[in-house]
Amino acid sequence: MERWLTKVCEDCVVRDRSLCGTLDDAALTEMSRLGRRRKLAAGESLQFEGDDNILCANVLGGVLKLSSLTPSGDAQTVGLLYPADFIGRPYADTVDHDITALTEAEVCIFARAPFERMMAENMQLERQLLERTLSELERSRRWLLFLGRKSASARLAGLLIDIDRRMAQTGCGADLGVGQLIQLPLTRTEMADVLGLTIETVSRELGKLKDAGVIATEGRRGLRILKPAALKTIMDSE
Amino acid sequence: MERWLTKVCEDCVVRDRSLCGTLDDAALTEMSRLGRRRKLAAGESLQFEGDDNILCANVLGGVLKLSSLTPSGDAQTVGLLYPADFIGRPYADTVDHDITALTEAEVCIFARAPFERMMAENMQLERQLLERTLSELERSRRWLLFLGRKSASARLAGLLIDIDRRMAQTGCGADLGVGQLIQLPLTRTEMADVLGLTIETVSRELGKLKDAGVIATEGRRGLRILKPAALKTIMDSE
DNA sequence: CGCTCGATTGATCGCCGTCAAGGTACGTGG
DNA sequence: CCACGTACCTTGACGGCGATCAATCGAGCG
Repeated sequence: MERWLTKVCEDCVVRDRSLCGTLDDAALTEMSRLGRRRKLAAGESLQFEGDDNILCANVLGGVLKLSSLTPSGDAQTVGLLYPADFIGRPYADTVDHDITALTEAEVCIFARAPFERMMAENMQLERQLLERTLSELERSRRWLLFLGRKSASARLAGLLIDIDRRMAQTGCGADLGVGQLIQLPLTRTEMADVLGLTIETVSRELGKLKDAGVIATEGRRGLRILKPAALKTIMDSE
Repeated sequence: MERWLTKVCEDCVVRDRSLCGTLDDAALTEMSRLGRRRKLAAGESLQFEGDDNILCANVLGGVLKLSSLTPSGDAQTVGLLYPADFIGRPYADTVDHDITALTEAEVCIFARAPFERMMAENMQLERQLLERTLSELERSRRWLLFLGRKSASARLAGLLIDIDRRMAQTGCGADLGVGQLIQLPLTRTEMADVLGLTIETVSRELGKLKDAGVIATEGRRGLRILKPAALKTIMDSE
C-alpha cells in the first residue's frame, strides 16, 4: 500500500520541478497519500470564481488558464499554467478566478486543509511556495506593463515568445531552436482574452507577422517562429 | 540600549498591521536591531530596476509606487505601496522595478540577508509574507483585468475607489464617509502611469466625473467622492 | 461529402492618443 | 501682501489604432 502510494510520486513527470521537488522521502510519501490525480478535458474547469476554496494542485501536464469575467460580461485571462506550476491560494476562503483547461490536462490535487498542514510541518514547502508566488507576482506585473502600454503587435509578439519559452521549458512538445513546430495551447479567442484584444485583431496581427516572414502557421494551432530576433524587436517596440 | 532599540518598534505606527505584527517580544527586539528608518522626499527613489537586491522594508508612512520603464521609454506603474505594506523580494538577485516615493514617505529598512535569516528562524514571518504576496498577486491580477478590458472612465473610477479605500484603511488623512476630503497621493501624470492612459485623458475623465457631480476636486490634489455608488457603477461598466 | 465551429478578411466607427494652446495652482521673491 | 514664474493641469482639434459589424473562408469531424 505504502509502496503504491509512493509510486504515484515516483513516476511523476514534474516531480523534480514542482513544489514537491524539495521534499524528502518521508514527506513525499505523506504528500502522495494526500494527492490524487485528475484528468481534465480541454475546456473543462477545475473551479470557478467565488467557489469555496477547497483545493490546491500541481499541474502535471497540459496548459490551463486563470481567468475572470468582468461585470460587463467579457473574459480576461490573467495567467497561464504550465506543467509543474502550482494552482491554488492557501489561507483564502474563496476562489479568485476560474481555472480552465485549455488543452487536455492532468493535475495532482490536494485538499486545501491537509495541504496547509503539510506546509506548516515542512518549511521548505512554504518557502518554495513563497518563492513561486513572488515570481508569479513579478510575471503578472510585467504583463501589466504590456497591457498598459503596448500595441497589439507588441502584445502578440510577447505572448508568442512567452509560450515558446514555457513550452520549451516544460517539454510540451516544443524543442529549442528556430523554426521548430509548436502546438499553440490557445485558440485565437483565448489569445485575445490574454492580450486584452479582440479575435479579429489577433487574426490580423498574426497575418502581418506571417506576411513579414517572422512566423509561419500550420493549421489552426501549429506555429513556427522563423525570426526570433525580429519577434523580440516587435515585442520591445511601442 | 536594548530598551532603546525595542522602543523603535514600540512607537511604530504600523506595528500591528505590518509584517512584524505577529512577532513575539524577543523576535521584535531582534528586528528592531536590524531595521533602520529612512525618510524619503516626494519623488525620491529607494531603488531602481536592475539594482542589486540588497534591501527589504516596511512602509511606515506616505505612498510609494512600483514602476518600470518600457524599452520605448514610457512609464508604467505596476503597484502602489501604502503604510504597513511590505517592500522587497527576498531570494532574488536583482530588483525588478523602480520604487519611488509619491509623497513624503518613511520606510523601515532591513538589509536583505539578515532579513532572510529572520524569516528562516521565524516561521510566522515567512507565513505572513506568503499571505501578503498571495494578496498582492491577486490585486495585480485584478488590475490586469482593468487594463485589459476597461474603458478610461472605468479605470479611473477603479483607481479613485482603490485610493479611497487604502487611504481610509491606513489612516492617511481620509475618513470614512461620503464627501470627505482626500489628498490624492498622485499627480495627473502619475495617475496616467497607473492607468495606462495619457495625462490628457485622465484630466478629461476627471472633468466628466466632476460635471456629473460624482466627485468634486479641491486644488490639484484634493478630492471628494460625492456619489460612491455612481462611481462603483462606472467602475463596473465596460 | 457536408456540417459546424473557428478563423480570416473587409468596411466603418469611436475612443483615446497626439499635438497644440491656454489656464490655474502654488511657491518665491520683491 | 502682491507680482511673478514655473510646473502642472485643462481644453480643443485632429488622426490612428483597434473595436464592431458583417460576410466569407476553411479546417477538422462525423
